[in-house]
Amino acid sequence: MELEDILRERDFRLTRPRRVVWEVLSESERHLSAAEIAEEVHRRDPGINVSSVYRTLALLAELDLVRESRLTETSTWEPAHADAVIHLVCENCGATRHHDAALVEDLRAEIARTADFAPSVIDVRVSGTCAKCPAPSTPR
Amino acid sequence: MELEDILRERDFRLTRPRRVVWEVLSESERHLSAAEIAEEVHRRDPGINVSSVYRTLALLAELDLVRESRLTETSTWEPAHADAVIHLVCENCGATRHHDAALVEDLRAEIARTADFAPSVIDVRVSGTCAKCPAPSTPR
DNA sequence: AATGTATTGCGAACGGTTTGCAAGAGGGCG
DNA sequence: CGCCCTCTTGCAAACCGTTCGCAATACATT
Ligand SMILES: [Mn+2]
Ligand SMILES: [Mn+2]
Ligand SMILES: [Zn+2]
Ligand SMILES: [Zn+2]
Repeated sequence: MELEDILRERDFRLTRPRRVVWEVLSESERHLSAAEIAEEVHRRDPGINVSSVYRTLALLAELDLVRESRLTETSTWEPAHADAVIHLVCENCGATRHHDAALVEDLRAEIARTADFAPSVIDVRVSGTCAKCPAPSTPR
Repeated sequence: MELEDILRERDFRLTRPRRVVWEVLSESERHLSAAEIAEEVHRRDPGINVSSVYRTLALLAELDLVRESRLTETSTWEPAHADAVIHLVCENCGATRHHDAALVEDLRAEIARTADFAPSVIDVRVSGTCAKCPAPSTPR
């Protein structure tokens, strides 16, 4: 379903900031910070303000179109994806990769079965060292 | 090993702020925000400043004595615990619970084996609805 | 007790995000 | 097609958790 339809369905207007922010996000291969998004948005339309970027991100997250990650002190954003796609964050170079871990769904089932808790979103963040970076001197 | 020994071992001094912050953390049953820690610390010694609380938290994290969680926009802190102790955060009442999920170690092994990445810390955050709260109207 | 240095308290700065408000634009309806 | 109502925006100021610089303090060693 198109962005326009999803918005209309909930009585939101399709505006220029919303369209451009969504385009930037969906064309990107990686997580983007609000500043990076604003920068690229501004490149495509200098008239669009940072606060509209923030407001749009909040809306798109509400609509489950984008996923916000709090991997470090500043949030990053990307089009929503399944929980089984987890994040590997290199402690050395900072790169964030995706990794598909089917075990996440087993984990969900196990929680639902034994934890007296109804899980919705599961966020798995793995820090460590990526292949391109040297192993840390004091491995854990 | 005592806090004092761990500090000495690395040539850090055992100071009043460090002792009180550590006491507050280790006596608490739950995750505390820096503000909550500062409040309780201040109750025990009004002379201790917030910035010392922050500096101490950073140091204790460095020493792997405490774990910082970025579950929401503000960080929370608690004595360090194993990765297999995961966090269940209720979307309704905000309560954070611990749940022991042995599958986390399977996940670690799977990543190490297939992802070309050396995992150190694995952080699993599950949002959902706790037993005390009504199920959401639109369950996922 | 005196000394040298790590650490603190304080207040100001920082940086990402949010907010209030008047101006502007989406889109339903005539 | 153009009007009008309302939602949305741009802007600038406020916010808020956290960090920083610096002179004063207090550990720990002698
Ligand atoms: Mn992702
Ligand atoms: Mn915990
Ligand atoms: Zn790396
Ligand atoms: Zn609850």
